[in-house]
Amino acid sequence: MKAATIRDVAERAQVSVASVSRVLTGAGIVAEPTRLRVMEAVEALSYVPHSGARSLSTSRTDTVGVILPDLFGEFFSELIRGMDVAARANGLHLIVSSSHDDASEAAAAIRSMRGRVDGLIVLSPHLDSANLAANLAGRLPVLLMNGGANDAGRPSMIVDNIGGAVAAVEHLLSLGRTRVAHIGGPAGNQEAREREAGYVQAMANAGHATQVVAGDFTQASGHVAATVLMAEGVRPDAIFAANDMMAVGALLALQEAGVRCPEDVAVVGFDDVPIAQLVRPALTTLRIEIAETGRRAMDRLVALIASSNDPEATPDTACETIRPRLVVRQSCGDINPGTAFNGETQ
Amino acid sequence: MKAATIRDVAERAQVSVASVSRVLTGAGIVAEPTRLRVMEAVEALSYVPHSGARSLSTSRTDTVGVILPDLFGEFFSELIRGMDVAARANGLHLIVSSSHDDASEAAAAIRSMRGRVDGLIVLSPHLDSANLAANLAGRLPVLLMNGGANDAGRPSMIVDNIGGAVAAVEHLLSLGRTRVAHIGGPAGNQEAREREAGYVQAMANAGHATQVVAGDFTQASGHVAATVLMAEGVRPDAIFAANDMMAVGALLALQEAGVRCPEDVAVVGFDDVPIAQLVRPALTTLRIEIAETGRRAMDRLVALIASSNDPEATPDTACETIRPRLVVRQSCGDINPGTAFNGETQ
DNA sequence: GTGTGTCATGTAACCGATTACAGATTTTTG
DNA sequence: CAAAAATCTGTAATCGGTTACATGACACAC
Repeated sequence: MKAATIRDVAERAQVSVASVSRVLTGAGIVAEPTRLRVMEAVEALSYVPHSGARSLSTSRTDTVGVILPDLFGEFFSELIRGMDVAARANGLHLIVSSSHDDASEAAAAIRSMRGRVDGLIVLSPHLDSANLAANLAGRLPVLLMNGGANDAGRPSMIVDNIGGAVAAVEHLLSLGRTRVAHIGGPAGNQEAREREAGYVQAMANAGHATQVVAGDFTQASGHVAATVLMAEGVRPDAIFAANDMMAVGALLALQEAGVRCPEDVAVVGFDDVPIAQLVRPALTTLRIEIAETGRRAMDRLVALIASSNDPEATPDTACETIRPRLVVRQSCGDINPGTAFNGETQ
Repeated sequence: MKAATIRDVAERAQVSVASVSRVLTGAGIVAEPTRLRVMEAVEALSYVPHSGARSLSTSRTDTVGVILPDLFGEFFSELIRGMDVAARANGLHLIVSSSHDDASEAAAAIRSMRGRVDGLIVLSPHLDSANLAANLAGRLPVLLMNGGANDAGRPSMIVDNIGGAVAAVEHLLSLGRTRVAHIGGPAGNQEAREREAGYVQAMANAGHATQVVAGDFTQASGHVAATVLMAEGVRPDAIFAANDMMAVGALLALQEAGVRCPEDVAVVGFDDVPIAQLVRPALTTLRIEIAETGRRAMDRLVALIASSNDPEATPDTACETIRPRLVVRQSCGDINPGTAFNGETQ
């Protein structure tokens, strides 16, 4: 019992394969009675066009790929959700490939996707893979979300990490904190680098000294970093962590060390992952609308694909910026006590 | 500048397309010098076989699909991660389709995947979609993870929700709690139903009365439910929630109501999502090794696909059971105070 | 030298769709 | 009423691989 082909359908409906194809693709014109006969046959045989054959003759796959790094957590599921919604709205399927520790693995993933996708979204925190992506993908439309500034002339989306970091630090300073320390992200990570730069810039603007402890974006590293900071001679009165997970680790470390938050030390994170509003005190952070970002990225890729088929189109080389928004909760000790968990929109 | 085809490669390497194909697929024999010439040409032209054409002649796609419901949170990203690892290890690509609120949307997703995947993993909490899946997928190998018992004769994986719930309740009872209340999941959800059944069973075994408040798996509903429970005439001394998010909502509600946890009311959740070990008190829960489950599911599907091509093979109709493991933390008031966040593995 | 077996390679028929083009029918128009 | 236009349908080439089978080259035995 093999699957039905377009010829089986044509035979049953007493028409040619061309008419069946016209009915199925919606292109060309078919008389209504013919259309109905074809539909009936399709139904009866529960026929589904062979996507490989279709892609062979149309040279489209109606599929897009997403390359993700090996990161854990809700960030990526949210992002994929947003992308999936936009993809389906555009009649596209989504191939995902995650768990790419290094640039060479990511490159292999990109290579293996060639020929089976119409376009690619690449999230890569690895500095050099932007170039790799460019080389490997050939003429395939690619949207970069590697959080780097090194995407010149290539369609991309980046988060305004510097602006976000500046906003975080300035908010802390406006609350009267002066000794703001920073827990940085992993070395070589572009986003972490920018968040630190924003911190340094804002502190310098205000004429304050900086104090940085390195972390690696994990909660455990935030815990260690905060413990180190609490042991310093001059204890900071605020901590700005490069992401929420480290901020959460810091919160727990403060708690264990008997340091009150926000009274003694205020804490601010970055990303607004869902955990941020669940910890106590609830975490002040910079919100990135993750699912919405995913949706926008996909829409952008769809446009890229469309224009890549149109020689008239002016190439899209824009670098779109996502601006994180400061969400004030309890952990920064704002006068306004922050919002309780269930008062927030989800 | 179109992409190179196998004929371009053959021409450059001065061989026939058959030899190129033999080199690329590894089937058949080719002399070493020929092999090298072909490889050189492939490299030079950065040739990648057209997957559609290949799938047309081999009638394989080397792609599998995953249908997910519209659920949020870390559960699904973990699951996909596990599946992706196993898929890549087997040389397969992964098409995901999420955000299916109801059975008809899930059915549409399944239909649109037909012909472009070699197999399907369907996660569907909708009771009737098991049948839909069966009907729509035709002869496509399908692994169900719909958490229902209605998968008779069809390969599937389910969580032992009843066993888990019984373990949770019995642990609470062993600690001396007697008035254990339950916060249930959404109506119509099979897993929620089973967890409630386990709760009822364990309470009945011990000769205790039951007390159930309905929730919908969201944190907000857990908050509401716990608030309701605290207003009861006879206040429960323990709450078993059907999932972690509701348990977290309950924890916060208790806190707001000035009820001490675990002293006054112990709380146990289900799933062991990462948040569980971050809240305070850390949440006792039933751990499901999510990524590992995803990996196993994918391996199982791979086996299914292999045996579907082999008429000799005995059909796999087993229903594999995932047994959740009780993880004791602070929220249940065990004598042993539970584990601090950074003492845990992961 | 002829026959036989092995190994390496090439030729050409498929796989299942799309679609340009041609042909057949009907409708409109002069 | 004939010619032209519009509408509908069918034939067959094409996309880029895989692979059964044919072919050719060579070694060895008699």
